[in-house]
Amino acid sequence: MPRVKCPKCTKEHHVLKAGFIRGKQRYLCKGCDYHFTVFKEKQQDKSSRKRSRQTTIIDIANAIGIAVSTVSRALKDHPDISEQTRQSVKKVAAELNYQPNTLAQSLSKRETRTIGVIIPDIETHFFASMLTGIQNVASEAGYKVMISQSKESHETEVTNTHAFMTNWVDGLLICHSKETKSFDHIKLYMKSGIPIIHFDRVCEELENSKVLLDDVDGAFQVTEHLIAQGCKRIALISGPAHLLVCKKRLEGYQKALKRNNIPWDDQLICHSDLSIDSILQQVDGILVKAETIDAIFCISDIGAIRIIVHLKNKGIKIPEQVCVAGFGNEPMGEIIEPGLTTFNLQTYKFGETVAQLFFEQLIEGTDFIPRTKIVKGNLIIRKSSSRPID
Amino acid sequence: MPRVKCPKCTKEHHVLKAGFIRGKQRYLCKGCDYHFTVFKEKQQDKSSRKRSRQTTIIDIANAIGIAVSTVSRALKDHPDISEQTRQSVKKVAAELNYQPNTLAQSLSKRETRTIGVIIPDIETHFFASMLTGIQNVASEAGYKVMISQSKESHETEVTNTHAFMTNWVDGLLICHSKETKSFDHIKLYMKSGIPIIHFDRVCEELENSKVLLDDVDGAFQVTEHLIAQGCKRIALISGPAHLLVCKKRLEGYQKALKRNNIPWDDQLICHSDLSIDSILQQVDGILVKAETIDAIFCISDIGAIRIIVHLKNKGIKIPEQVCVAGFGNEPMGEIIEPGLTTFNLQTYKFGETVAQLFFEQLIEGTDFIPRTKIVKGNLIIRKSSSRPID
DNA sequence: TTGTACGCGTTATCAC
DNA sequence: GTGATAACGCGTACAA
Repeated sequence: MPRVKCPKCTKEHHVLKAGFIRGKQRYLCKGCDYHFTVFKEKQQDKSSRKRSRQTTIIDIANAIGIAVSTVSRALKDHPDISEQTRQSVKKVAAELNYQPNTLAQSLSKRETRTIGVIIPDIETHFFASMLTGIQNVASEAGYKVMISQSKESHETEVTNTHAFMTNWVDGLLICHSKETKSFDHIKLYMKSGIPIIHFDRVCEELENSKVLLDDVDGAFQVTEHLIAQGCKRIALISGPAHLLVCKKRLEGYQKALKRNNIPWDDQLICHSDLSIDSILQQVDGILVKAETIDAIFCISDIGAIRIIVHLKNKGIKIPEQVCVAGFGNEPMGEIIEPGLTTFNLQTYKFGETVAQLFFEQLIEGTDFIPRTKIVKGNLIIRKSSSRPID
Repeated sequence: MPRVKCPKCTKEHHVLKAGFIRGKQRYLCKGCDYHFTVFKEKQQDKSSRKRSRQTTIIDIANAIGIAVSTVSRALKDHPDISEQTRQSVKKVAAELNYQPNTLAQSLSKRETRTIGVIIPDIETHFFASMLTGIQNVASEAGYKVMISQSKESHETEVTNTHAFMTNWVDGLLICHSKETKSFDHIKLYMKSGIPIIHFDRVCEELENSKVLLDDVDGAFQVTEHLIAQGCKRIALISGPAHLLVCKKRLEGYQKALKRNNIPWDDQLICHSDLSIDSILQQVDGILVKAETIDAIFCISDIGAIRIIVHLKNKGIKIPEQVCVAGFGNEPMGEIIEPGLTTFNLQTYKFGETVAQLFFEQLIEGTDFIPRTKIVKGNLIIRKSSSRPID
């Protein structure tokens, strides 16, 4: 009961709320049947910048003259509520253009139905595309997706992680920045009870669920294909050595060499920082160091594409002199000439898988078992590695 | 005062809250100096799926033995609080790993410090890139960004708009889907008091703030350049006629023709739906209808790039037989051969401008004056339109 | 300087 | 079936 005294009979225990008038609470004294509003002016102008008042379930309740709890139940089709009240509540709700307040719902239910996604860079087609997969699965389940990009900075990754957690996301899907070597920011929230899924660039030491690309097999297939074209000295342009992805792709490369009895040469392995400059620098280096190379396998399509341009500018013929292959099937690879041989990653499906794994863990509850999924890909052979049959 | 009776003296008005014991509220009866907790067991297991309990300011208050309001003020460096309490509060907060609950803050302050962005497609480089601009400006101001893509569907655009509003975003930045012709979903929220900024594909009938690309001048520059190369029959591959962007670019095209006294030919104007298939279909159509064309100006880079590939497959020489130009400076245009002449849009700056306009309106409050900003671009000339000097 | 009490909008748990 | 009311976590006007 509101702490309001009736200005007529001055009694407090007879006063009832009775709707809103011009944004102010209107009261009714049961004892003397006297309608009034509170007189004290709350400064309304100060909140002019803020959102104008939305209609709430309280408004609906007051309008009809029933309790808020009834309104709440009626709106969500609770079986206890009679058909009649349900109808009238919904009618009034529509009339007043009622929009439920998600914030209040989240606070009360202790869940936001929001999942946070952290990716290194949204401008990379791979991430943009997989986001679509995530969003589709999420929105089908009635979940929203918040996206943030670390721009490959460990610091922003950490900041974003905290931001998501203070915003009570119901789950975190993360692909670490290439700088990231410490995982304290993840460990901190491991016991928060929400599912944390790593994808692509994962962390080995953490016992979380993971979704991985088919890195080993992909690199294996690409290398095998290059060997099949007659290449024997295949340079590998990789990324930072500490990244698991790089290790895996190196592993696939190595596996293919072994299987085909091609001798291993340390000189052929280059570690870039995945930036274009660094990649081209490595290429130039290898052209000097080991000029007899007959193929370049770059761990990223974007790199491979720039390598093609670079080699063409140098007058090196592709694929006659040097075959080039990438990884990831970026759309550009289809446009460039010669077309880039690459490994297609099914980005959309990858995103879907990540989201699905999240929901699986959500259903299993706090005691889910972390597991790893791998999304298969397929080799795409284009001209950059298709040597004319002798 | 809690509605709890002391189990000893059975009086209600002497009971005070006195800290937490194992997650339960502990009470103290002032009258008989008797400590107790409420006995009824709340089932704790049911919420196992939900987020585990975070430490709140109440916990801090109880730990130190001060009021929550003091804690609240101490944490946000309110000048009223003594240095000593401030210190101890912050110390305990750190010890308990306190994270403020953004939800509760938002609910209480009636602002979420979140801005919603709706774009047609995140996989388009233009949008991905401008998002970075938006996010940088936003995060600098302490705002989060929520992104959703309509995937060019009017229906999802409407759904997403509602979702953002029920989530109480503090602002809405929107680029409409190409399907969108009705703007009721925007009008509905025009009086909600939050700034709504349109960008790129805007709506003429709405009196909102807008950020536009330099469409007229851009198309003018491109067309002028083509004319300078000696082209006289320039085909324009445009998008849906109802889109303002298309109208504007057509206007620029027209302006350039007029200035150079080149006769207008309706046959040269094609409206696609901006999909690749539709664009190439229009190109084929025009090659038949008006085979004498000497240039193609496609309103989108992605289209122009596919046109280049298409023409090359047909054995048409670029730029000798037909010059090609695009609009937008997508990264691919630099890679393709011949390099694509295009109009650079400064996507990053564009995003920044959109976000800045939002903040300007936020500061101005409810009675801001809608205004329009235009972000300039610049012509980039590449081989696809560089005819050898006769 | 610090504490009390209420509002924010909704859900859940009682009691009737 | 429906109503009253306590959470949910935080901010704050007002009281002390």
